[in-house]
Amino acid sequence: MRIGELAQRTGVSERSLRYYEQQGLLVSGRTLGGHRDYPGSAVDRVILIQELFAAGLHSKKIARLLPCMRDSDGGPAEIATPRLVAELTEERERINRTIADLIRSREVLDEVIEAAAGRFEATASASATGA
Amino acid sequence: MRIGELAQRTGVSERSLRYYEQQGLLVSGRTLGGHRDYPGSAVDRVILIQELFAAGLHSKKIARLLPCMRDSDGGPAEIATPRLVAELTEERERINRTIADLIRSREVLDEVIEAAAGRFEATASASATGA
DNA sequence: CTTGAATCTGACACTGATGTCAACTCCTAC
DNA sequence: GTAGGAGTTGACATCAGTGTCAGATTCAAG
Repeated sequence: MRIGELAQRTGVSERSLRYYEQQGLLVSGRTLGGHRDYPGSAVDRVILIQELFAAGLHSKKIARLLPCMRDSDGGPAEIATPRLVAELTEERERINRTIADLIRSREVLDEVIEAAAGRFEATASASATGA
Repeated sequence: MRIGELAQRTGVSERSLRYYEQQGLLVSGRTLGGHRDYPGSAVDRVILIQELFAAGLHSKKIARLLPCMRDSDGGPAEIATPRLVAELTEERERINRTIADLIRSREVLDEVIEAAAGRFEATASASATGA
């Protein structure tokens, strides 16, 4: 498929897809005229990349991680080097800290939301009773 | 306390503390000479701000959120407006999505880490047996 | 006082993924 | 073939929090 279709199917902009390729995260064939041509597996790949970006990994680390994945492109998965494993373990800990932080922040939001909900309930109640 | 001590106790740079004040997230008294003077409660406040930043909230939203919290400065907590509640609910959903995404990404990392661990175990085992 | 550490303000740089625009080229349906 | 939509590269902008530097001022201790 071409870049427009991949963008549409993944929800990722064409700009970003070209950026991923530039960063070595995504490989594409080319037509005779130079247009990118992606295999169907690119959809999953792009979604995975987005997830890893959202998890706070930088492109360089993702570029080193992807070849070590099973179904990256059907080829044999490389084995992560000890250095990479150490970094990924660190990322893993960071992700754990981030999750814990997100849960705390969510509780903070819930407090404020529920306090307001209680107040509005009271207001609605007062209005309902004609007060 | 002064800014240096607050920075040390929170692990947040002085630069960031001044930025927080500029964004209306943090209030400080001033000495006669103009130096910032923080109450002890500023420590918790700064940590809270950092958590909310880490959760992906922007300073403007945090600035509107903070007055609605119970122990923000000991003063009475304001009630969040419906508009703010709607925004915070949206943030809450975003946080939930982010958590789900982080868990997925963590699983990806685990796969790669464990695959390598298995291989190294095999290698270590082979080494141990003198192979 | 004086001296050195701490703080002040203001300005500019950076990061890293993404948006956007320009000028050009390719592809496809007529 | 040709028109117009889609794709190409390259460059510059953006965001938002933070780093960093310069030059001036304040604080605290001798």
